[in-house]
Amino acid sequence: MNDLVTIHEASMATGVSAKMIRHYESIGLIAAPVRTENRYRHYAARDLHELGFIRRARDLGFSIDDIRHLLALWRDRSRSSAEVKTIALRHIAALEEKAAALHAMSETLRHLAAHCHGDNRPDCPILDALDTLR
Amino acid sequence: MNDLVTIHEASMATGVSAKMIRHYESIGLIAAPVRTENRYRHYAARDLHELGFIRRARDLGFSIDDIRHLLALWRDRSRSSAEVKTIALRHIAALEEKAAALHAMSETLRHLAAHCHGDNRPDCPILDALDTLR
DNA sequence: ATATAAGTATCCCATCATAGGAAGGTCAAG
DNA sequence: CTTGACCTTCCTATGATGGGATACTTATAT
Repeated sequence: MNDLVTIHEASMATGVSAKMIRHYESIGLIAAPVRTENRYRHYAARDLHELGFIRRARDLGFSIDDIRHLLALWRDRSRSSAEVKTIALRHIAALEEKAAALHAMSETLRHLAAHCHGDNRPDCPILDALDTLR
Repeated sequence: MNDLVTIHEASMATGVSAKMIRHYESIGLIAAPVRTENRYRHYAARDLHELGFIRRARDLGFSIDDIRHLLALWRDRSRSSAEVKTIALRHIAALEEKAAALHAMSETLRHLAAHCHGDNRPDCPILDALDTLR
């Protein structure tokens, strides 16, 4: 059962950088791992599992605070799925809102760019719009 | 021609906070305005015009570096519109990429949430997915 | 005239998630 | 025994913005 790995190996195995693993420990997102007598951190399978969880949640855009919450629920076998779903739905709404805002900016610019010659002449609807948009 | 206004009035007129106006000056995005003998900044119509330009560009999601570039082109009456269009097209692509990434996260979560009861039972496809996504 | 409120100045600190780097310790292979 | 690949902690930076402290000036209201 000596499946303890160094921070570098944990990083390779989970896709979380060593820097971030230490950071997550410093902010209390993960527990401090065991240390060998030379003060090196060593991670067990369970730790790697948690780091994988965190990375996947980050990949889905969850904030560290959300992940803290999700991790607590994940560890709690008697949790209700309702709370998890609430967090997820709130996050979905936030993601969609941001995506829509970016898309709206993009569309505005796309229309302006469509009417910009993009040649050597100075006339430019894009700059004109920034001059007096709306 | 005494249409000089205080930083607060400039803020109200342009929608850029006084904090940010000072910040833009400190990073050299805008020129330092004239000061009265009490060291208060005073802005002329041309300054307000530039601040408005900056705010509109920010509203379209341009970075400060992009805006620095756009401002230089805007001030240059002999600029070519090609360069402006290049910046805009690059920005459009970046906006769309980010929007797509957010949307993809949202869709993944939406599918997971659709199969989550959201009741008092602990079973939760969302946590299961974070456990071993893909 | 004077007290109070509002505006201005500069400076420092915080956010959020992540990365870079310095300085020094430890270990394994050449 | 050196070299290089790790490890440690601590400090700094990012990008755009806001908050706050402290001190000064100006404008309003009693």
